[in-house]
Amino acid sequence: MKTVKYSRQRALILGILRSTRSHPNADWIFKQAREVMPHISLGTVYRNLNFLAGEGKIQRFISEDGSTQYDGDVRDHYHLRCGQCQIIRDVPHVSERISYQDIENQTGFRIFSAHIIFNGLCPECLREGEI
Amino acid sequence: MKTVKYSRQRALILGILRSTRSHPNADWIFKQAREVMPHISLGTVYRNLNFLAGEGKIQRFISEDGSTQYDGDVRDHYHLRCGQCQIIRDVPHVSERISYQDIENQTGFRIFSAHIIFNGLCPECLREGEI
DNA sequence: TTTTATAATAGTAATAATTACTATTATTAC
DNA sequence: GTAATAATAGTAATTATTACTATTATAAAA
Repeated sequence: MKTVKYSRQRALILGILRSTRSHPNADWIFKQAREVMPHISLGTVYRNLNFLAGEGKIQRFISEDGSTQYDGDVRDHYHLRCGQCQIIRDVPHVSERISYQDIENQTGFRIFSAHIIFNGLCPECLREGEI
Repeated sequence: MKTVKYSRQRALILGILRSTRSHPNADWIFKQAREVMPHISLGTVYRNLNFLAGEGKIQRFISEDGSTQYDGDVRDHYHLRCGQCQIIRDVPHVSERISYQDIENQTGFRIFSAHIIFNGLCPECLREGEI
């Protein structure tokens, strides 16, 4: 059977992602990793991000502008995106939830998860707009 | 002032997208367009898809597997994605809605729209799984 | 603690999707 | 019809991501 070997590189990448509340892309993570491990390669970053996402240790999602972003927080939570400055913020927890049951009955699908992004403007960009 | 010139190519692309209930990518649209207009270029397809999306005449979204997909239906509706066969289906209408107000109060964001994809298994793939 | 097997890496090349460029064509306004 | 220019076709360039390969590091066994 295949034995997983946890490399220092993999641990570093996971650590970087867990220590930020932003939702960075592969290149940002690569640059951060280089600060610690100057010879780490971009391919290693991609391979490990894909591996960790497959293991469920991180979340991967694709933002409205097409770039792939990673999130070290795997708890069920939704995202807010500002259409002006493109920042992605977490929605701490949604009080109401859409009932999967209704949609399952309506469509015959079995639903396991929902990926929800709210598009709008962040407080900072709203304030700028007022000036 | 800039006057928009509606080309036959743009009309064709919009027509193709409105005549399907699937959520195709640029290449599929390009191939369909070639059937009618053999010299249309892929660049023209991309340029017009971006233009039409900017005008709000079509919707662009990015699926879980990273590919960009287009939707000629711009009414507010959500999507179902099958994790097995990757098909994207529409959710005709959601009886409940998540209240934007709650999240706005909680976060200070102003929310204009929500992009919601439910991940699961379609009826066909569920049936196969039973065998 | 060596030894062994192989998963993972660094570095580079290849691929795929999308955008940029430019001379030519088609559309709109007059 | 003519003029002004937006849009096109075709191609080149860019960007993000994956594939390849010889070498290195890890985990398990001896």
